[in-house]
Amino acid sequence: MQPPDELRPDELRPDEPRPDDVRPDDVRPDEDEGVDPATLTPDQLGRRQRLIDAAFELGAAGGYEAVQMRDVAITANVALATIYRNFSSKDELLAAAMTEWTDRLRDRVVQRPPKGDSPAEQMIDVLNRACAAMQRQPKLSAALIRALSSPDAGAVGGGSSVRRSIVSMGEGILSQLDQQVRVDILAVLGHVWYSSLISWANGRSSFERVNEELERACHVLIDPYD
Amino acid sequence: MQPPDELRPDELRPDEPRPDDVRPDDVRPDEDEGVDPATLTPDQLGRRQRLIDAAFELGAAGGYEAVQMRDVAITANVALATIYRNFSSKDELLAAAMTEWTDRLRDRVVQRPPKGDSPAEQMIDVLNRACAAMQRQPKLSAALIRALSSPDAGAVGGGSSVRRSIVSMGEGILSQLDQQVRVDILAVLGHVWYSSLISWANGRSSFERVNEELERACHVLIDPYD
DNA sequence: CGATGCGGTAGAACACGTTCTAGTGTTGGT
DNA sequence: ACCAACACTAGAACGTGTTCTACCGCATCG
Repeated sequence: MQPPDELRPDELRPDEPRPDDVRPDDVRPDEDEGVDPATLTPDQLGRRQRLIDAAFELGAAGGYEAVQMRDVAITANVALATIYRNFSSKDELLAAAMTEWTDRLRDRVVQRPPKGDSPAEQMIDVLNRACAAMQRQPKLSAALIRALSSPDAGAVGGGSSVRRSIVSMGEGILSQLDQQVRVDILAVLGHVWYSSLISWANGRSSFERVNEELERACHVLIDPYD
Repeated sequence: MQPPDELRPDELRPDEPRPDDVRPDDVRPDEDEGVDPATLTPDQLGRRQRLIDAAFELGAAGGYEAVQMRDVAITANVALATIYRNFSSKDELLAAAMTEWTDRLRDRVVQRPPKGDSPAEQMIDVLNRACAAMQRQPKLSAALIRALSSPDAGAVGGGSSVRRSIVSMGEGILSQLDQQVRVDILAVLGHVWYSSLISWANGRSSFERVNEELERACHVLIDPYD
């Protein structure tokens, strides 16, 4: 009943629980989620992590609708009501999973230097690699993205975490550009990324389509400034 | 029980039922919606329109969650199951409403010449006007946008209808640009528009924020080509 | 030690989108 | 005129996210 490691997203491992000091500064810590993770007993942290792991497991196997709260409870060996003590909704649970996933993904993507001759090409390379990682767990990725685009207040944290990841992936590549232009370009790219992925997660476009849209956006945005 | 006109979105009136020949060419007509509107009896067309009107009315008053299917049925004087004969889901019903709204809005926005000295300024003006129209019925707009971003297959038609509207609003303004660049810019703008509005509809950002994002995108996209 | 409160558990209950059942016109073909 | 098909209706039923009730164990405080 313990979430087996082979079901973890991609090759991401639950090694270091990651200290809580990486909290984004644009969300009030108290409203980010139902509970402040810093003040939990080890027992509670364990339950919380089991819940996120269960979400990964079920989402990877069957996508968003397979992440059913009753099943999450069973998989995590926890009562249904306990989920709602840790996460205010299904979407917040998935958003927490998304945050974990994104942080790891970004770390891995950033540490390898992007290939490509122009900034646009390098940016495309980085985004393609991120897309490729999602493509390896399509059902899970779709489920997480769907949660991110939910109206649920709890998903806000996940959204800004993703945004930060894009910015931090792009900042190195576009460092030669004017500060303001760089910020603007990355913001627009974030929108294209978000919009394309939502269309994909909702089954309205293919992954190639997502890549095309991102490529197009990188060229039309970056080339004239380069 | 008839949906009163003062509850219609903005100043849009249910005058001409609009011929069906405006169907987008990127959706298979038979999967667009449950029923082909061309082959309906007047009775059926009336019911269909009453349903859309009920969605407008309830959505304008209370947003997405206030558009409850049982209430739609009551408001439109129709049995619950009848809704599902016309629309495959709540989101498809709202998407149909969105299509109606968007088409009218686009017509009104396009017919007034945009003010502004540069293409970017003119584009911003057009988008601002569209935003302002939505702001006049915020709950309704949020409900419609939320339906558009739903995973429901039926909402696809609404999405492409909105995309077409943006393109047709922008094509005149950017006519001096290279064809390919214009297409790319409008596609990227469509993403920014979609992404920003979803964030707004989900309560994650204000309307000013939407305007800022669009403005930023217009400048960073259009100015270097102008 | 006993009280108190908190977080957990099992499971019923609830809300709302969706589907199903059964019955009732209405219509169009023969 | 009759029959078959079909759209509609009323209402029950179902699925899943969320909440509620009742209870239990355990730690902390007096």
